Amino acid sequence: MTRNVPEKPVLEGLEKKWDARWETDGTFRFDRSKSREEIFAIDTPPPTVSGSLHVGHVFSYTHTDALARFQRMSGKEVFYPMGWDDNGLPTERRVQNYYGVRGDASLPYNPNFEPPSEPHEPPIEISRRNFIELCHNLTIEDEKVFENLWRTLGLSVDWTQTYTTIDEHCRRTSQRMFVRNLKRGEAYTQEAPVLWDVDFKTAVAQAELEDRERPGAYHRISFYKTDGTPLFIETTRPELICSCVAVVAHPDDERYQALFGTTVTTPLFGVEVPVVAHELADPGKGSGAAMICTFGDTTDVTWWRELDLPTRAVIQHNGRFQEETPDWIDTELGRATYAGLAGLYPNQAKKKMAELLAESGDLDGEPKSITHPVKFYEKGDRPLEIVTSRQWYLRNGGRDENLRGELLARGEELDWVPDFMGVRFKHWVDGLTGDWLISRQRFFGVPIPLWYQLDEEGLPDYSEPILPDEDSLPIDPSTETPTGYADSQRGQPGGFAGDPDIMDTWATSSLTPQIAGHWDDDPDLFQRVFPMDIRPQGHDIIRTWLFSTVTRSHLEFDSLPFQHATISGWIMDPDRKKMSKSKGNVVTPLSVLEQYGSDAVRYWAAYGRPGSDTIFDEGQMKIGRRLATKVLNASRFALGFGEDVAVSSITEPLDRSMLAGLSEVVRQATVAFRKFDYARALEATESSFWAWTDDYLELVKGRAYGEGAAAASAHAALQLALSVYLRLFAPFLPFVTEEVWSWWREGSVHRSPWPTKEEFVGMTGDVAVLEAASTVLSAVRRAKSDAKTSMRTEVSALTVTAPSDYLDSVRQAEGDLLEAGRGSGINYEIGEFAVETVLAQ
RNA sequence: GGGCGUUUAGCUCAGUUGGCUAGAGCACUGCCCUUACAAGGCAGGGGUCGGCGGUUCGAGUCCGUCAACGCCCACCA
Repeated sequence: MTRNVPEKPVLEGLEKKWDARWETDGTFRFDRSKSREEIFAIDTPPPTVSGSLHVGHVFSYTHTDALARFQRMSGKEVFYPMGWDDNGLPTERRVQNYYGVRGDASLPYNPNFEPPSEPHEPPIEISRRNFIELCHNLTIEDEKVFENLWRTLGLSVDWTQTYTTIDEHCRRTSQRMFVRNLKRGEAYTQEAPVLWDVDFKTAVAQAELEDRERPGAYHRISFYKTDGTPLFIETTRPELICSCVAVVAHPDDERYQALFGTTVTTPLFGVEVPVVAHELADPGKGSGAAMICTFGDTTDVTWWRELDLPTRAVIQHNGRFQEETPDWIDTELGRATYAGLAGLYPNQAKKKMAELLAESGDLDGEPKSITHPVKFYEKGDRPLEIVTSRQWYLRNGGRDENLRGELLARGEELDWVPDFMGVRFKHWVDGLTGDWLISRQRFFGVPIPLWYQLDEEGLPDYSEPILPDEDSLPIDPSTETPTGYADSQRGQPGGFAGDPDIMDTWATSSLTPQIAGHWDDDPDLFQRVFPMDIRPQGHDIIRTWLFSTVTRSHLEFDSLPFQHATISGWIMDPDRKKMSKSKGNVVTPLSVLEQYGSDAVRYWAAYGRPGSDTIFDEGQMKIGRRLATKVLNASRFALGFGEDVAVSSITEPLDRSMLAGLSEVVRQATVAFRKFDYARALEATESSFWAWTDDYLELVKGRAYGEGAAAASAHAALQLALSVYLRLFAPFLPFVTEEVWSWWREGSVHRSPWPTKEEFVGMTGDVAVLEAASTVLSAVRRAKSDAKTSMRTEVSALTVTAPSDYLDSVRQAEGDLLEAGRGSGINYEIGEFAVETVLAQ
């Protein structure tokens, strides 16, 4: 092929040029005719589209892309899909704020609804379906922006393999899998206390909790024994005294032995409650006796369940105390006290109760301020309450030791990169306290595909839900009618009701291998890509995405969903070290990509080791840009000598020495990539490349400009080395390598074979030659640098003193060395290593 | 309270089973327009490898312990 080397190559514009070209050529199109063994399948994380992508995304997706490109060049057909996670609360929140609307599952669908152009105040109440339509409209726009960013970054995704987690295919897959879980008894419904977010008005799962340190206060309060003497308990939640169902102490606690089996009376309400014993009561906390409420915290739930206590809940789903006085409060004082609490939020009721207790003399001393961890929904703003409600659960080992053991074994079976991330999985599974709560009282998600028969009084029968045909999925039970019923029977006694809930977003995300691999509608494709090769993801979602995916796959296929989990670290903002918060300019990925170029940003990202957190460092991007520029310039030199020369011309010892070293670099990079250690592969390649340009190119320059066999050897060696370097860099710097490749090669560098040692057979020599020549050259340069003179200064005498085999190495590169150093001859002396340079005046 | 990770030059980081005077880049200093490259090149200075104590002929590397930072988990009375 004729070489077409530009006079002044530049990096600008390469992203657009090559993205368009790769798209028209279908360079990264997945060839589904390949067998499972020939395929490398990636379970790409679907980014949440309602947020914005940040540099952390750029960071981790670059790692995966480098692995994908390596595998592709190594001969694998890479299955690299892209999904958009638009299902769930973040999108709902965005839509609520964007249009000023609220979803209400009880409202009918309005096909003529037009969203307001400005956020409406107060928010307009609309049906679930209308709300979902707005979610769709908004996310489509977000997805375009995301795809544009990924294309600019150069992800070698097959853009025909995309999905969104709310699309029909995902809903069908998710519902079908749920129905199968249900039929196998892995999903079940139960009315029980759940952690409840009072703002979002939904139940949340254990995996979505986080503890936050909050101020609180211990209130020391008197309860009354039958003889009228006080029994002190301490609580941070005095407002729940009205929900008290018992007082508990440790069974071995000497102080309370006589009280077990008796009753005490609550202050201000006069409700009689038993004194019970349980190991979880801590004799060291407070007075050693605690009140059990339904429900103040998760320990209350444990006590309530294990001690078979009654339920006396007052906090409603909206977070407020119920209006009517509960029937278990039957004293006049109690009714009066409750009237003061009705309709309040817990924090208001707490203040009120503290005042009342102080007035009545039931509060002993002042409340003691403390700071304690309180459970929050990770996306929520107020502490979670515990309310009783009917929910759907999926078995995940939290209540079944056998299943727990099986899932722990899956964690062992999985290859974790880096290794230590596996313990996070283990700890999470070990610490599960219940099954996976998958129903959410929200809107923009996959509906739970069930209906319930209504009895004569219109109450649903949850024991035998009406299941849809698998062929009819996806369905929305709030608008569709089950077989055998007329729509007019909806909500009528003797009729039916649709389940109003949706599934947890992870219930769908946990199926990404099934979704991307089209388990549901393309079994041929699925068997070619499943189980997938790698699952790249952050360590923060091991307990959610990774664990739930392993669980679903275990239940459905009795296998791992992927073989390797490649865990990426986080990007740390340098501002976190409070260096300069003043800047104020938020770093958006696109602006960084435009400023430094995608190759440069990828270079920075690729130095982040698997699993380790990395500081956002524009300095590294500058170096990446310099490297990309260097690739252009060095390539221009290497290709500046006319047509291709046969590699059999490589005869000069220096050239063969260089290739021997490069062969070793190829080996190191390949080994590193096979272990998913892209960073080490880049490091090996980069340091070799800089030495190549700094030393080899300088040494060979004079000879290359000449003619004859010695020049031909240089030309052939340069061209082989360049070909190898471009391919080694291709996973990291896809744009500049493709650009240079196009100057002199057909096809894409990204579909060319990964270099192997076979390419060097018969063309390598002794690595010591180039090493020795570089060392001597460096010494000559130092002499000129010390003399503060130009590198073009002639050397009048050069003496190299070294062991004899070292001198042999130098001799083999003598001609190149003299040209590069501007000398006329070398004196060789055997002895301790030294280079003596006499410069011409 | 339990666990995981990190701690190496001013900064960002390598250092793979313990083995030469501990490395890279940035920053810093000096020099050089050398026909691939001045948004460059060449050369140079700079570290008692978080502290303490062990094992060993030899420890940045192994063991113990402490500390700081980050993250995860934990029954919030």
